Amino acid sequence: MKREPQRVLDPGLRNPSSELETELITSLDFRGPEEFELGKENDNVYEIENNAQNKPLPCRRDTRQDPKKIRKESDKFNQTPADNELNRLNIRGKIDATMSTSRQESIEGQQYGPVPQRSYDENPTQHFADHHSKSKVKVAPRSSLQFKVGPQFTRTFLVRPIYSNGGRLIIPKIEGRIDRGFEFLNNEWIGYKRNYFTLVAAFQFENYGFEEFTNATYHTIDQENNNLVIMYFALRLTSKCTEDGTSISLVQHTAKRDRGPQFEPPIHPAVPGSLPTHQVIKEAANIRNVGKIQRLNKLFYHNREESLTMEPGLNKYPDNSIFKVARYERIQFASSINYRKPSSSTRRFNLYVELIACLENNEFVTLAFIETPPLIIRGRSPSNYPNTKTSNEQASARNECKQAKKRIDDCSIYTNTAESFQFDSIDSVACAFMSCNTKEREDDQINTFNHMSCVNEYLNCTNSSRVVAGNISSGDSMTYPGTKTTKRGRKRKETSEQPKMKVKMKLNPKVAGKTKQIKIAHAKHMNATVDCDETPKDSIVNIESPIQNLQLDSPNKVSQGTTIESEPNYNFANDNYFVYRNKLSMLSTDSEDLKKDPELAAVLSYDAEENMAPRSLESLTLRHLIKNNQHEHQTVLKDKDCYLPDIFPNRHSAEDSRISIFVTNSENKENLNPDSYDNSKEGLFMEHVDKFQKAEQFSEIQAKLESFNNELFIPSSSDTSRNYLINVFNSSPNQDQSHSSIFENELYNF
DNA sequence: TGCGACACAAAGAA
DNA sequence: CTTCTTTGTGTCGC
Repeated sequence: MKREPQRVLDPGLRNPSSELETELITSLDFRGPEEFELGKENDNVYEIENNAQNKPLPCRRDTRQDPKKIRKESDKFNQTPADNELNRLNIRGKIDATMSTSRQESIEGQQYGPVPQRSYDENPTQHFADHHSKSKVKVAPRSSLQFKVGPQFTRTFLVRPIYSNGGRLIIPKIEGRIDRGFEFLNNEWIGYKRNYFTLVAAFQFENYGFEEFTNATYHTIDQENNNLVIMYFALRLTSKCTEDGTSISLVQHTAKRDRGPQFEPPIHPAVPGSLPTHQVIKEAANIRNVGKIQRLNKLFYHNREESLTMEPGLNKYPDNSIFKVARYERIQFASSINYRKPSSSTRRFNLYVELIACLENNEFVTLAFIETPPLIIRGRSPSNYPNTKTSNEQASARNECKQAKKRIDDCSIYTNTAESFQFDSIDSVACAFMSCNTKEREDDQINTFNHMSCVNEYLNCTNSSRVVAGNISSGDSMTYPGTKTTKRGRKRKETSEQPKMKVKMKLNPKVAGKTKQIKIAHAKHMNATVDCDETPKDSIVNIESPIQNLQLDSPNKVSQGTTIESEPNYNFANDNYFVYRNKLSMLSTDSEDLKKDPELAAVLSYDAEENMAPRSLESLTLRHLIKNNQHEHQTVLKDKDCYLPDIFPNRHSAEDSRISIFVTNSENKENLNPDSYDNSKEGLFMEHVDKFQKAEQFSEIQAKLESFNNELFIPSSSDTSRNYLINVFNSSPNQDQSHSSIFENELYNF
């Protein structure tokens, strides 16, 4: 199966450790046209196809052919019947000699245009071993098992004839393969709307070497038999609805996904080439090593320097890259597609790889195409994913939440075990503050603050309770309109409205008895190191970096990816301690203070040049605060459990950092005493207390908060911190277990 | 409801 | 081994 020419490697070379390397070495050894001779090498290709059809799998489309529809489809490809007749005969002799095509179909094809050959040849090789299970098995996102060969394309259908300048009829053959994103379940090819698929395509000309290709010019003809000069050939990926033939948009992402651009799969100007193996595509995904990329490019791109630019077959190609293989990675169906018909039956889609020609007027015309069998694209409905609740169960859970919330509102003492409930009143607290702050804020550069700090401050002021704090999800955190979207942050939806804020209480049953990753980002350049005791295996590691006290280091080098084993019923409420760490503050990066600090100014300048968001959270603020023992505005950390200074943007390691690590466990509660945290310098909130107290809702909210009888649980609502129940300590001194433990256990059972 | 946005976490790349 | 990247998919809220 493997396309592996017998070739002696340079004795200086080690044996290739992967098929990718083999292919790269092979590719380097090839010289010019030899690679494209339809001789030995490509015979192998045909051999593969012949083998592949020994066990054709059934396909619905086989039995549902509709000549009228097919005629219509062919019209769309600008079919000229006479051309097609001619070409089909050629193709049949050369390419499809071994394919099982009925004669009748062939005649129809000659008369009306190409009849898509619907006998999709399922390749009964190892690649398909995974496809025969009845239900989808969950595979890790980066697992190499995500790569699997998808449905086979049809043979090549000709739409227009191609002639060389010698008047010779050229027969193209398109190859395509789906390498990721589709599986064969219950006799159907299934893809997921949210997941990427990968497709590669290439074309060759029958009996036509690469040298011949480059030495010729080409033309096709229009309906009136006028010659149309072909400037260059290209490959294009498109999709249509199987049922009605409507065009379906595809989108391509970069590896950055949400943070990067989205675009339609581009048209790739291409010269003849052959398809790399599935294994090569698999191993070539996401490589970053420059040398590897360069070697790989030899597989995918035509090297112009190696051929004379004035060769007639090549000199009209555009200046940018010419592809030997069109590789489409990270393709998805547009999010707007309807995967159901109004009748609620499932729509199906076909993918097409078209060989197209760019004419002198810069228009593209389709010369030939290959097509997948009908594909089912599963939408985002949880029912399409294993281990998800049905909509009934979800509705029931929602109902449960509502009831829980009501019970909380009705009770002065908190006894519930709700999964999730909401404090509208705290919303109001935050909104009220927000409103005051927005009206009267003087510094437009202040763009973030944490409304939880309002709550904290309020509670601190009134002594009614102590909230260990929490943060709010980035989606809910305040970003004033006009805040720039930057490299560092995710794209933010533009809106003229103030985001609404909510504080949600949420217990995460997944936490109990599970492991958790600690994430520490950007740790560097701190002042002193103190080793803590070796971390026992069954203990909990908390990471603390109160502003004044970044001083401990772990011998275990905790870093992102460090996994903490918890006791079976342990809950991560102890991660409350993180909250103190999270109560770091930030400065407006335009503040005068910051500008006066040369070191920080340098970092800011770097960020500005790189169009990055001010790195206030990661480094500037903390550093500055430590240095000057002051700060202006509060914010929260998001997405990471711990941010520590990263003064310079180069790589760093935990060794460089001085991370405060506490080893504690559920009995070691004193470590979690909020009193151990000096928050006397937190925030400028106190300056705003007056405004805050003027807020309309204030007294109402105050009453509501007090009605909780100092047993207020306010968890963080950031997804990271959502896992941590935000507890009020000392509220239930006689309890063996913290409230959170009870919740956790009951939820887990639930 | 379906979708945009954000988040988590697990495996790959270096 | 550590650090950083990529990507399937869980989740919230509109």
